[in-house]
Amino acid sequence: MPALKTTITALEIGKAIAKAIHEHKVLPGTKLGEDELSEIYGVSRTLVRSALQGLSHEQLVDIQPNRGAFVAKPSLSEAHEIFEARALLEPRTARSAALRMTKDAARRLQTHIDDEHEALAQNDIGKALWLSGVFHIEISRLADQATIGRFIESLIARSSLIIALYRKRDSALCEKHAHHALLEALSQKDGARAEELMQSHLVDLVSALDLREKVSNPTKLKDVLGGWGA
Amino acid sequence: MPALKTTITALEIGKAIAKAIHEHKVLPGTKLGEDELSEIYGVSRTLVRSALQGLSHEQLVDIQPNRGAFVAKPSLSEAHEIFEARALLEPRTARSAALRMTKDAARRLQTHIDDEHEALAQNDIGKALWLSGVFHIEISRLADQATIGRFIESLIARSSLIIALYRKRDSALCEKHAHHALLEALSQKDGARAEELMQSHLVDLVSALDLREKVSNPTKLKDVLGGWGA
DNA sequence: AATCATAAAATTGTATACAATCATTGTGGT
DNA sequence: ACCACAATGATTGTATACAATTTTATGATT
Repeated sequence: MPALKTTITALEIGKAIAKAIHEHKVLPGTKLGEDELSEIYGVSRTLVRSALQGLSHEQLVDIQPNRGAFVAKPSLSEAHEIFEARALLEPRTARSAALRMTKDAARRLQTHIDDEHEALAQNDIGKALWLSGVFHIEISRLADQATIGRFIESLIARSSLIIALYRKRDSALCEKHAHHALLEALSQKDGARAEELMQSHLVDLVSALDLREKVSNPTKLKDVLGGWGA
Repeated sequence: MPALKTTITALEIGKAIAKAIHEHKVLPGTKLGEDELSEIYGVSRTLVRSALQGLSHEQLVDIQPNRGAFVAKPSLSEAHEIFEARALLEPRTARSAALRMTKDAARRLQTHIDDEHEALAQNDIGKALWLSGVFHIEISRLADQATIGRFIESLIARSSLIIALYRKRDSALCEKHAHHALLEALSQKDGARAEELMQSHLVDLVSALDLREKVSNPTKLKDVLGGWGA
């Protein structure tokens, strides 16, 4: 058996936290205390802080001076921005990916989709969400454009926050066919179609969200909280 | 007079280093020693490391484990990627900016262009380069899309590394008129024209670069190095 | 003289210690 | 009962100390 690792890096801690966020195991607003995390990962606060700063750079966590790190809560306008950015980047990237598609890549994506279906079948929403994001990242990786790929990766991570905050009740998170259709187009090296499909897929994602301004009327707070002891 | 600051943050240190990189005061490959920097800024290595990690996240510096931080040296393929990404993001962003243009913004951009010309007149290439980048960033800021704006900002910073590494000899860094024409289009809220101009401006930038593969032929090394003692 | 092995110095990586700040609770006054 | 305010506890921010690694210097051997 392979020698088991004895050390953990700040980057790995960051990845672990990012995955937990992506899977909705920790929700937006959750405090990420340094002592707590250093306990969990068996390292000093130094590495934890390094990891948190990295996540803050990706805007996955919000570091408030002297107050600590919290899982970020993207505002409505940020949510709009993020999906606009995705709409700008991902369809083009899907097109490029189609042109570079290989048999091997097609097989990998297919098993990936199978995993997604299995996660959904087992009602493991978190895992399904994670896999769904990774699917998009894999496509961008195929396009062989690391720079844009990193942007997309960061946007997808933040998208999971938006889904946690703004998902419409009862909306399916993933129309089962979308990824399959995308794979189809990619496999056929049909760049134009892949671009179209990605675009409409993103539109579908947004349509599962409720991104209208909440006209929260603070004065009527009593109306909501009034009947507490009925 | 305003109370003068006594503290400096990691972020400020990072900004300072980033600016020096952007201005070509430190060239790609330069070692950024922690002790040296902590001496310069009068802080402990803790803050310096934090700053360097931030810059590493933006891929402005390359942190090699146990070896230290070096100003990044983007490869040719990275250089291509970065300008492809800019070509994807900036023209559209310029279009958006045009639609939101105000008199005030026009004035600010005009004075900015004046500053650029002055820097060039004084042969302060570094400052001119910096200002030229900031001009692009200002435009993206006008588009009121912080997310894409941050991407562009990061791309522009890295572009300065590419210019340092791959600029054609004798190539002007900035065609003086490009920014002026852009401002013209923006002021007239002519989105389509702003988009076009930005696109061609980026093409011009690339054309001032030598991004061909160096067909370095290791076997002929002697040919190059043979006549050393003539 | 060149090369390899080894030792010393310098530099980075991590943990810990201390300082500064914030949150909470408790107390006293109105 | 409510508010102001001070003391306490907990948490973050920064610096320093120590460990691990790399780099440089030194010297023996071929």
